[in-house]
Amino acid sequence: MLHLELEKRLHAALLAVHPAVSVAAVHVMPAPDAKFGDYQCNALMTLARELKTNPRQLATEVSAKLDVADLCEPVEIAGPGFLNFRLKPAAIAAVLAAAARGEHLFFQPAGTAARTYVVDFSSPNVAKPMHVGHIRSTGIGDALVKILRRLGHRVVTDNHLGDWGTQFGMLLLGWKTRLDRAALEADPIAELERLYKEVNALCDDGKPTFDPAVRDAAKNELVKLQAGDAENLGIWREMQRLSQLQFDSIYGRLGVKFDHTLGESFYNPWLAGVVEELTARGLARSSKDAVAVFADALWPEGTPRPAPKDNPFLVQKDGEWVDLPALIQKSDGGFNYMTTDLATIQHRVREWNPDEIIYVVDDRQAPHFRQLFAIAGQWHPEWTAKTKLTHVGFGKICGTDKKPLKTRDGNTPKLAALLDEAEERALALVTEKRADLPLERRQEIARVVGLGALKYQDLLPHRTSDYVFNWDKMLALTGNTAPYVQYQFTRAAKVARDGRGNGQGPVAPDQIVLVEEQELALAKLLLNYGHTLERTALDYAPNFLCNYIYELASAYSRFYDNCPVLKAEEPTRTSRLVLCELTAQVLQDGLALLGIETIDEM
RNA sequence: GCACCCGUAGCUCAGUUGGAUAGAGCAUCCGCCUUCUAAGCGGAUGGUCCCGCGUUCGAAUCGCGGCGGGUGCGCCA
Repeated sequence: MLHLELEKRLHAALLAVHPAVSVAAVHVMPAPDAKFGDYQCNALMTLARELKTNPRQLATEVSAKLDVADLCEPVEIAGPGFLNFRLKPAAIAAVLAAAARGEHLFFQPAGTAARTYVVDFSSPNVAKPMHVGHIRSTGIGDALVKILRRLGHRVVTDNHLGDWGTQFGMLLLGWKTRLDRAALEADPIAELERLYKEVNALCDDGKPTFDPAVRDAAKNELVKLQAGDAENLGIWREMQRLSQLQFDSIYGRLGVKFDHTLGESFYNPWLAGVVEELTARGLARSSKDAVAVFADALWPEGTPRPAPKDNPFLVQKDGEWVDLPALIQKSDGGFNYMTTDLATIQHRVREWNPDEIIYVVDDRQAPHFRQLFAIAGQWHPEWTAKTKLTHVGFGKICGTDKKPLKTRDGNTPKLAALLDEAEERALALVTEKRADLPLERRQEIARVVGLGALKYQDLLPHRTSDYVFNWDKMLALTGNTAPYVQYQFTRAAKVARDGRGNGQGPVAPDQIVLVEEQELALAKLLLNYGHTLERTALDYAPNFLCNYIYELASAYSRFYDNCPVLKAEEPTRTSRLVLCELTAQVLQDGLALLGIETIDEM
């Protein structure tokens, strides 16, 4: 929190020395090591190079103009030109007291700088089970949404369901010719999946089971659906209804909500218009009976165009750069996901006029998004001038063999089964540790801990890296895990609860006395909650928040071990009690932003 | 073949516009419960940041060239 105030004052001092300089890149951030102080600025060294001046001299001039005496010890110039800031305990105490009065929780809302975001995440397919992969898009997307909202931004969430396309030809054919009503009754999604797999095996010309008659029949069903055939539309709607039940159940368990669920089918009315417009503007043209966008149409001769290696519409084959066009209409007249995605951007811009649209989608689709964003930018430059388009990609979940996670029988694990197993395993652990609690209580703890562990494991590695799925590790009570952090929360919350009720009024700054190393370390970490949220949002990387929460939890644990709270004399008792209360609040808030619940007893 | 992502301790992973002596957890070893939950805490061991060259006050981070792994590359999304 104080880093923003220090940064503001540093900017003023810098401008006093060099009025023309740009201060945008000059940041004050937490120091990497306590021996360098609490905050540092290393931007003056970079700036000195641009100004062609001596970095230490610049630092000296700036620090002479810098007035931070109310917050810090005299600023220290270290090494080649670092500025090191050491907070005065009284300044820390004042921020803590304000937080204890409920004035803030160590972050500063965006206020007038608030932006509008559309976040597109989760996006499961109708008629298919949600599987382990969906936890990434859903968890990362939901965390980013919650963090952006906490920082005061406006966020529109939209679940872009896969509810249209080729697979429905096969599903309709399967429904009509081989549906098992009893199986559908028992487990609709499993039955739909079975139908799809069976028919798909007959339609795949690469498989020995290939039957061209079935393929044509499936295609015929698709054409009828797209033409508005009443029977097919009815079946399609029933499939949607059954799928939505599954989605509602899983999102309910995960605590995820959407403002809108506009699936691909929503955009059907605009697809033909998209192709017409792009063709009319010369951005798209016919090719092999299809309609596609080519590099030369997007960036005509004489206009600035990307180098071949940076051009998403070119690929090198046999030493030659050849076209890799983006298809927007198939040779059979149908449209595909590129067309839909373009219509979706159009709709979102018109409806919400956002500053940014974020797509939380598997990294493997990165080339698609590069093409999509390039087309959107050339189609309507005014859109991309206002609206930033961002693909937030992520890596895959692996088994211990480093290959994509599979069940014992070689299938992709289903999300619902994974959630069940997380709760079951957590229940076994809780029962082992807390046999004294009634079953119902243990089940509730197991739900919170199990789902928390699963989500936390998924958010802890940087989103772009693949990670190894490991039940034992995620549920471990030591190390950087949800159960550990949740446990530290219960300790902090318990002390805070037990310590209340002495008729304390609002806490005044001079009531907070920070002396012990563990008290100061904990307090300083609390101050950095806001900085962490800002960094997390900036990089779309929830793991920053995970690591902060873990640091805070372990700092609390050290404090708890060394600093008795309830038995301490005043003013130590109140000071420590405030630390417990605020730590509990930040841990709870931070975990909530990650979509993870807390519980009062474990 | 080309593009993108990745390569950090035995294992799993962090590492803030390039920033100070590269960190954590697990595992291994040694300690700490008459004290608010020991589901905890402290300490020790452990490194060619894949290799080489370059840029600079400073490189795990940026550039170039290799090596190794993953992913993608015209009518699926």
